[in-house]
Amino acid sequence: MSDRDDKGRVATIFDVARLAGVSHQTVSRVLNDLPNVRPATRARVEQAIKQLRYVPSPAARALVTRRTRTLGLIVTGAPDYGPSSTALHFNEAARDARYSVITASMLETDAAVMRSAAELLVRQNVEAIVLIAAQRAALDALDGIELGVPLIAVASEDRGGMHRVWLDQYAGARLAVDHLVSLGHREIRHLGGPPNAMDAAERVRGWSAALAEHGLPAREPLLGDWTPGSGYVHGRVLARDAEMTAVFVSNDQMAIGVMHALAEAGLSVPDDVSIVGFDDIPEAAYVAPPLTTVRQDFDALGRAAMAGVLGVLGDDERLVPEPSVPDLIVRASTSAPSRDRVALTP
Amino acid sequence: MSDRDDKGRVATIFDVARLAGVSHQTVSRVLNDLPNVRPATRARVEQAIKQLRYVPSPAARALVTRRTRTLGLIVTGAPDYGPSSTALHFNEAARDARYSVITASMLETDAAVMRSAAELLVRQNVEAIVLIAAQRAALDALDGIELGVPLIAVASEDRGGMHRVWLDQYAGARLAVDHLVSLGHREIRHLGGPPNAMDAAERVRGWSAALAEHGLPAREPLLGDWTPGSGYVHGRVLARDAEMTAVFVSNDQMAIGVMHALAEAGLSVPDDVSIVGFDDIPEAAYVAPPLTTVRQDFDALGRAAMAGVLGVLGDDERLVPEPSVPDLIVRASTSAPSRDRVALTP
DNA sequence: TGACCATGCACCGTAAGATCT
DNA sequence: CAGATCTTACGGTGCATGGTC
Repeated sequence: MSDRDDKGRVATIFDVARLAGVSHQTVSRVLNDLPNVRPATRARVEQAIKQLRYVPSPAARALVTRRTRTLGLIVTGAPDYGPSSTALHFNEAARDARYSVITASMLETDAAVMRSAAELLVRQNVEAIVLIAAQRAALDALDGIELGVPLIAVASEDRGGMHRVWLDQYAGARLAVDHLVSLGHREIRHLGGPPNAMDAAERVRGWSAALAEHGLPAREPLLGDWTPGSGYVHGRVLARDAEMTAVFVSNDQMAIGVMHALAEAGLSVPDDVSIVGFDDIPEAAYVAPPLTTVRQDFDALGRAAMAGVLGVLGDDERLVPEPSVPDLIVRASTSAPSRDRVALTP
Repeated sequence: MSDRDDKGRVATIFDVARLAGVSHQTVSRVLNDLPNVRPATRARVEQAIKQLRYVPSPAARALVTRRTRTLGLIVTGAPDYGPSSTALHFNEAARDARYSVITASMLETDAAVMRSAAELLVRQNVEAIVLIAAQRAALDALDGIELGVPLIAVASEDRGGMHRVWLDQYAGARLAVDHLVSLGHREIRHLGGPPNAMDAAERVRGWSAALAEHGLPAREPLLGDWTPGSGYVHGRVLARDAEMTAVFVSNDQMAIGVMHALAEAGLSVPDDVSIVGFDDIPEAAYVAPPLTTVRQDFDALGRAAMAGVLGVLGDDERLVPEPSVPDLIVRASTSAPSRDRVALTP
C-alpha cells in the first residue's frame, strides 16, 4: 500500500500520462469523469492509474480548486451520550458522502477558544462548519462573526445567520407529559436542565404547554445541571412534596439521581411516584426500576446535520429532513397514581 | 474576519510583499522565523500581514513541504465514556500542539471499513494515525498493512509494528481486589468484559494474580459485554452464589446492572455483597449505593497519545510518559463481609 | 463542424542559488 | 566577506485555449 517508487516518491498525474501515452490533461479528464475521452483511451489511462497505484494529491487539488472536501466539526461540553452519538453519526454520514471531518472538541464552552478553533478550521479551508453544542453560549460565540463558510448548528433554538438542524424537544416533552396525564396523574412536576441549555428550555416549554392544555397546574420547575448528582439533590426536595405523583425529568442521568433520592426517602417508583426521563441512555433500561423515557434519534440528527451541509453546499438538492420527533419508551417507572396520593390532590 | 478584497480573493504572500515593499521570499522568511531579516524589515512585513489579514494557505504549504500538520484519528465502537473522553482529550492536546485532527468514527469494528478509512486519511497526507479501539480486531485490521505513516494505538495489549500508549489495567484490577481482600473478603468473583476486549483481558489477569498472591481461590470469571443489561443478566447468576461475598466488575455500567439484580434477589450491597466497578463514570457516585470503583485518567491517556505522536514525529524529544496507574475510589458499595456469609466459606 | 486531445498557465507557498550592499 | 534581499524553480492539479483529424 505504500505506492512509492524507488526514490520514495508517489506517482503523479504526469507519470500516469506518460505510461498511458497521453497528456496529463486527459488523465485529469478521466479522473473527473468528464466527457470527450474515447473509451479506449479511458481504459488505457485507468490501467495506468491502477498499475502505478496513483492517487491524486488533495493538497494540489485544493490549491487549484479551492475545494477541500473537508468539513469542520466543533463539539463543546462533556462527552455525554447525546453529543457523542450525534458526532459519531455525523462523522459516518460525512464519510459516506466522501467528506473528511476535522474535529475540534473542547470540554469548556469558552468563546475565545471556540473562535480560534473556528478560525483554524477556516484556514484549513473547510467548506462548512458544523457546531454541536448544548449551550446557548456556544452559538453566541460564533454568532455574528463572518467566518466565510456556512455554519450549520445542531441546536434546538432558532438563530439568525446560521443554518440549523434539531430534534423536536418540545414534542418529546409533550409525549412524556401526555403519557403521565393519560395514566391519571394530575400533579406533575418537572426537573429541568440548566438555564443556558437550549434543549432544557424547549422541554420546559413542552411540559408546561401540555399541562396547560389539560387544564393542570404547573408548579415552578426545578433546574438541575444534567448530572446524576443534581438529580439526587433535587430528588430529595421532590420527595417532600406530598401532592405530586409524577416527575418529568429532563434527562435520564438526573432521573437516576431522582429515583435514588426517592428510594432513600422510602418512596416507591412507580407505586408512589412515576418518573419519566429523556434520552434513553444505555443504562436507562437496566436501572431499578427500568426507566420510562423519551428516546431521541441521534443517528437521524447526525445525518440531518450532514444533509444540511450538503444542502448548503449545493452538492445535493435533497431537502434537509424534517426534525424527527422523539419516541416515548414506556418501561416500569410509570404507572397509574396510587389512591393515597390521588386523594391528597384538591 | 472575512479577509477578502473586493474580488473576493484572500491575500497572498505576494500581496503582502508588495505592500511591504519586499520580495515574497522575505515575507516567507518572516513567516517562518528565519534569520537574516533586518528588524525594521521584519516590522514592515508584519505590519503588512496584519493590515491585509494575511494567513498562509495550508494547501500551498502542504504541497511544497509535504507536511500538513494534520493527524488522523480512528475511533471504533459505541460512544462510551472511556473512548469518548480519550478522544476529546487527545483532540485538545493536538490543538495545543497546533495540529489538526481528521477523525474517522465508526460504530462497528469492520476491517474493510477501517482500512478504507485509514487509506482516506493517508491520502489526506496525515502525518500519523492514532487508533482508539477497545477490540483486538481493530488492531488486527490495521496490523501489517503498510500505511506509510506512523500508527499509534491506544491499546492495553502489546503488538508489534505499532506504537502504543495505555493505562495500566492490570494494576487497576489489583487495586480493586486488594481493597476487597483488605476488607476481609475471601471469595471474590469477577464479571469481565467481552473476550475480544483487551482491557477486559488485562483486568481478568490482574484479578486472578491478586487472588493468587493472597492464596485465595479464583472461580471461573463470567463474561459480559460492557452493557448494563449484561451486568443484570450475570448479576442474577451471581445472586445464587451463596459463598461469594464480593464481585469485581470490569466496568461501571455492568456493575449497575449487577447491583440491580442483587437488589431484586433481596441481597443488600454492601451488607451482603460488596461491588467494585471500573472507570468511574459520572453516574457511579450517584447510584444506590454509590459505587466503589477504579478511576481511569482518560485525560492523561489522551495526552499520552499526543505525546506518542510528537515523539514519533520527532517534534518533541520529551519521552512518552509512563502509563498512569488508575486510582481506587472507595464509596459505599464495599464493606467488610457480613458474618453470615463469612461463616459459609470453608 | 465537432469529437478528441495537447499545451500553457494559474494556484500559493518553500527552497536554493544569485545578487546587492 | 557576510548579512540582507531578490530571482528562479518547483510541487501537482484543473481550467482555458488551441490544434488536429
